[in-house]
Amino acid sequence: MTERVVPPAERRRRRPTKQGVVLSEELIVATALRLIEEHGAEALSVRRLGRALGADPSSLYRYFRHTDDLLLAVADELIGRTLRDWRPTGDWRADLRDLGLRVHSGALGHPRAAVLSAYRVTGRVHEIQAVETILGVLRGAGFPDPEAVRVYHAFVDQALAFSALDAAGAALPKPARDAENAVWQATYARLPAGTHPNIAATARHLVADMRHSSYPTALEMLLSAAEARLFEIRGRA
Amino acid sequence: MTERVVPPAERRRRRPTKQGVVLSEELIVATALRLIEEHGAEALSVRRLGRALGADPSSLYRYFRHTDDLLLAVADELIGRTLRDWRPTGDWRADLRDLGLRVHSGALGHPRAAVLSAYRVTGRVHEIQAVETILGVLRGAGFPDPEAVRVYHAFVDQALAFSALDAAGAALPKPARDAENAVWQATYARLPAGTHPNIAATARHLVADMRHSSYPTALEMLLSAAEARLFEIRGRA
DNA sequence: CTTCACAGGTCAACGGTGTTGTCATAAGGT
DNA sequence: ACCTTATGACAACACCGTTGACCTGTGAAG
Repeated sequence: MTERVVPPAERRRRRPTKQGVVLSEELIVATALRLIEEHGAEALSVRRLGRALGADPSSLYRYFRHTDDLLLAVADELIGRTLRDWRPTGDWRADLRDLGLRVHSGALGHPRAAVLSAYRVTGRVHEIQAVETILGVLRGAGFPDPEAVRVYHAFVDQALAFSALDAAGAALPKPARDAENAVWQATYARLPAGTHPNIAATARHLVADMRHSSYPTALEMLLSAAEARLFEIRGRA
Repeated sequence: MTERVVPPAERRRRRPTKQGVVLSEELIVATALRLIEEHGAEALSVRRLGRALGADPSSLYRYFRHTDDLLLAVADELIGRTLRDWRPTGDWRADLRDLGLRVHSGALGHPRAAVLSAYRVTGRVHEIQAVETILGVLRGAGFPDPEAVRVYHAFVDQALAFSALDAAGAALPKPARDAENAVWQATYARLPAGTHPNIAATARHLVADMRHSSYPTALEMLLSAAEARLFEIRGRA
């Protein structure tokens, strides 16, 4: 085997598969995404994807060097869909809040694909655009470059990490999800004050609070800390 | 096949394998951990574990219903090891920092088990103890109950979410991990200032910063925000 | 002691996975 | 109409988790 993957720009021969489908990177990614949403992340395999496309599994290796490449393309498509129509307002804190919440709720909308892709650095167009945008917001706000990068990194990783965490929860089968919720009522809310004074004292708040994602709180805290740091920097200048 | 897994308490027959090894839940978990440590996360498969133990792979199904069960047992062992010798110092911020970093580095040491277990609420002893401890630290610091619960939730989820995120990165097969690192040098560091001014301006910092986990930064920011909130509350009192 | 139920180790098989080397063919430029 | 070659198809490899049937040694009961 020589070189198998041909860059999209040079693809011209549009030869259909035996079942009459004309393959393309876009079609493959879209089908993979559909497969994940409909049958779960574990339903995505080269062979199943080939079957869903009406093509031999090995054909996919003409478009992606290996499964990992394909997953990165899927992840990037997700980023693109999430940020497609976002525009900055000029208020850096509001902008970052909005971006973070968008990513988070986008992930909850496609939980299984989100879990799969939140971990990866794709280096593809949509991701690059997101990086450029966020760095622009921070530098525009007055963060010096090293600080802007540090805050960028924490902000992005926090958004991705919470997205994956909450998406994984949302992707659980319903009975399992109910069971997890019940643990707080059935186990924690019933611990005696003698052995577990702090849980007993806060049980009421725990039961109420643990139902929701803590991402909004964590995001707000990160933004507050960033703002405090910004004041500090301005004060020194 | 009737019921395959017998609860440990009822195990009495200590029949050695063909190669003379006497199996036990403890031995299997310990060997699995060793395998992960020595040959990387991807080296853990039922078949390889069987080989390492000197037993037929199918023997393991007498002790664990499936691979997930085994990994949870490994994870539980990990939690135990992580919190075994931790003691509070009385300085709430230092205590929370230490706890967060411990959980995080514990997860990095055993990425595959960590990824699996970070998402689940177990309601088991170790978890309950951790909840009680952290709430105690926060209430002792002077956070009123609702605030203590909110900060607790954000703190714990952040620790788990970043642990899962970074553990997933560490669990990638080596070539994929190298590829991710290379993206920052090969792609981001070479974008022209014309189209991507913010990336171009900070490329040097990006390449340096993205190699490391952002959890320490994010954790510190969360603690700073919590402390600021605490001052605010005290000032009002 | 001997007996004997059965826990638990083994074997073989099933259906799945990613990946690759080789081959066949139709598309597109000439 | 021809020729090149991109690209799809096929078959094979080495792995994976899991299961049902089988066999054997253990440990307790008589």
